[in-house]
Amino acid sequence: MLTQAQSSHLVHECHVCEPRGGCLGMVLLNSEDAYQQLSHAKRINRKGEFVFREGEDADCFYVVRSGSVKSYMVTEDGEEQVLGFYLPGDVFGMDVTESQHRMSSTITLETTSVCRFPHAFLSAKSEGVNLLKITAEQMQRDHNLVLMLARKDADGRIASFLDDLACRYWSRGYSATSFFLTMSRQDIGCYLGLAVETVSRTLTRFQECGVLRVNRREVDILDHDTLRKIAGTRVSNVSPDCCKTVELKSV
Amino acid sequence: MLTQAQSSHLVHECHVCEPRGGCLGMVLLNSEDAYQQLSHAKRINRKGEFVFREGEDADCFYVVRSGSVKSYMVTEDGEEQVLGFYLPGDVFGMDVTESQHRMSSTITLETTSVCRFPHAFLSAKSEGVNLLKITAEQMQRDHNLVLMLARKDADGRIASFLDDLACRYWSRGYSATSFFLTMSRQDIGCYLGLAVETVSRTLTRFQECGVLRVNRREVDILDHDTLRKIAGTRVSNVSPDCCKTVELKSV
DNA sequence: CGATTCGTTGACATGCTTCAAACTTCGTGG
DNA sequence: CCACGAAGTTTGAAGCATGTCAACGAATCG
Repeated sequence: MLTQAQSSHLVHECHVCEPRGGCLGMVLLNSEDAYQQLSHAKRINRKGEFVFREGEDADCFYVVRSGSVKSYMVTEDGEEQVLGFYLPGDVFGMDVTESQHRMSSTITLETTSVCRFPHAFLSAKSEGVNLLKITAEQMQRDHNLVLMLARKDADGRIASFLDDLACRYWSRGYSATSFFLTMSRQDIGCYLGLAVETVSRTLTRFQECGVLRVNRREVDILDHDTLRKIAGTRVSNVSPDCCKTVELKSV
Repeated sequence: MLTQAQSSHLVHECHVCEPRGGCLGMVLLNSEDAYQQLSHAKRINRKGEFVFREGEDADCFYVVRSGSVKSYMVTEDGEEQVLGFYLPGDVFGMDVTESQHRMSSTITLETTSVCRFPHAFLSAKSEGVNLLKITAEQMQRDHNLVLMLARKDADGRIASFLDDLACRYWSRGYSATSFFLTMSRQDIGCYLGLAVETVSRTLTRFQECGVLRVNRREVDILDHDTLRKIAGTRVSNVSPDCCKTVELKSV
């Protein structure tokens, strides 16, 4: 298992966080003490395990160290609404109610290790500035999802979704053109407000158009330019220049 | 104008904030000094004026004192996406980018006065706990909107929208059964991801069913129970017991 | 190796958008 | 104060995208 390797070199373990603006542990925590405690707080989960459930007491938030998770809520009639997918380096578990309970559940999509950041460990200095930076990212995510759901058709949503994933993988040093989907079609549909069949059909159609190649959960983006055009409108700041290079590559 | 009356009694002016958990000025600011400065920071805007625009530098957030505002983003192709409506006591302007720029624009829907809360005035103590409480409300809002857009049809969205408004008016001491819409059909459609025509048609149909009476922007909810049923699933914590009394009234 | 979950494809129904037009309200300038 | 134009609202008709229902193939798991 990875546990052995991970517990040896603290600093090196944080390479996944660096592309996201430096290791959060170093940024948010002021004392070496706290950082030590933090390093012991990481957990490894197998696929399908809860990191936390809606309604539970919340005294921390998390960073994905490896693997991926999905955040979702369950409606009164048992329907699931996926709120987001989180990749290595992403912060999740920020959505806490006023009474410090979880607003949503988070479950692992594959074998995943996460880093716990107890609220109590936050240094006073970091709370104001940096906490806002983290919430900013979450709000931008939410706004982007709202924009997709309200204004885009199925093609636009799927294209946006894939483009977003590609950008996020790219920003972490992975390939932006070839990656695996860690979530099911069901999850994607739940996230984008589409039926599973629509997700499947749309992906097939994209493949027929030569925009991408898809086999089960394996995706290769062949024409990122066109994908972007289909995706249409993005929220201004959401994707900085991350995929501009990719765009140029395909020109 | 109201300016004269408003600048005289600081404490009494805050009655609009109290139903929302106490005047934010008293809660967030530690010094009397800061509170004095704050009181001078309120602004009155006429209908259709910007409180702030997307991309501007952000050094504060706001509370609606009277009137109402809408928050929205503009997509690359000029389309507008409304992100929320804010009533007296509501906090807005929390969605700030990492670089401290506005993520969205906010414009008044009627003659409106707002209270400025400069970030610099926040006391160190209040930043951690209370700031999170405020962001929690914002995130709950966002999640609820996502849920509506992803899972509900036009009827459900409109019903939810009206129910939400009714609850929020009720929590502020206004009638939950009779109120004015401060926003246009266009705005409602922009918010709920529906065409204006659909909004209009749905309202008309609700009236024909005897659920409500609507005349231009005047709304009377006749059968809140049925409205709730149509609205369907709500996010768990979003509406506490606020409208339970209303429910019972119509039983 | 069977059972179950996941993904794909087809046919059909329908809810919403789009386009078009009429009416009302409101603001502005004559 | 009235007239006019612009904006907001309502209603109808038609087209289409997406959901629903159903069936099948493929991969995964115990």
